[in-house]
Amino acid sequence: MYYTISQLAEQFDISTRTIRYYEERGLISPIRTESGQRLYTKKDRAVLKLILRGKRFGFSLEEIHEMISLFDNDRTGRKQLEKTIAYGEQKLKEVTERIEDLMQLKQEMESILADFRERLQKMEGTK
Amino acid sequence: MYYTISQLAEQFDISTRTIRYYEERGLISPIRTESGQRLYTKKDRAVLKLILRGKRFGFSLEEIHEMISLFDNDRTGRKQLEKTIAYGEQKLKEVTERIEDLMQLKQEMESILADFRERLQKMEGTK
DNA sequence: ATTTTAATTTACGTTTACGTAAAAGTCAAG
DNA sequence: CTTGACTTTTACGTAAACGTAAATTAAAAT
Repeated sequence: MYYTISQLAEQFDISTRTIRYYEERGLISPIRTESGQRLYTKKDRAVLKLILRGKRFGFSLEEIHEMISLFDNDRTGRKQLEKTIAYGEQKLKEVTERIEDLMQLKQEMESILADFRERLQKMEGTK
Repeated sequence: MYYTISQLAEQFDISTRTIRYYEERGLISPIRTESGQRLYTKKDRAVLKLILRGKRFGFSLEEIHEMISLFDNDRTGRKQLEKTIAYGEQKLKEVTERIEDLMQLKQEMESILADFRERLQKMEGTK
């Protein structure tokens, strides 16, 4: 039902310190046993996964924090909901731009590689 | 013909310190005037652009350094060329994975946004 | 020619994202 | 019940990527 901190650490191959640090920064909020030990739910696990993915994209923990609040805050008021949608659209745009940017990089890398392979071909011919 | 450091800094909206730091780390190598001032060519500018793009993708300066050496090192020997190609293929794979990862994130964000928009619709109905 | 603006090196400071160690309490196994 | 593995908080340490300030020199503008 619940995960301990070291179980999660092992699953994601990160340190317990890292997980506690994310908590310090307000990114994750496990419940506690009466004795004070942290217990993580499936949802907490999902949040952690989100954090790590965000990191791979080069987002700062601060940015990730904002993005997470998109998910779990119950945006009840209409105004709040509108603001959330606007923010989400903005982030979506950023992600889309990043994808395009990355695809361009991929193209460039492919053409450079093609060039190198060609050169190698010619060398094989001579030697 | 040449750019000064502050021209580049302005063009890319970064500090001159940042550019000098990249030089410290061996990522960029401008020529100098007799008095010691840095002069940047178009190629230097292109490298700087590459660096900044790499950063947006969350690559460290160290990784970017390696990737840059792909471009400007004249890999003359066959062995060298093979190594370079292998490294390039590896990096290309990483980039491809990142793109896929990002596209998945995009999908998730879109579905969350769709959900929010739906909620908003229902609220407009009642109020 | 002299201000003003820009550049250089040197060097210490700062933030982010953790690592690491210590001291103390807790849980699980034998 | 004790040993050992795990967890907690507190706190200092660290690497990366710059920021910032000082002292000096050079270039551009008036």
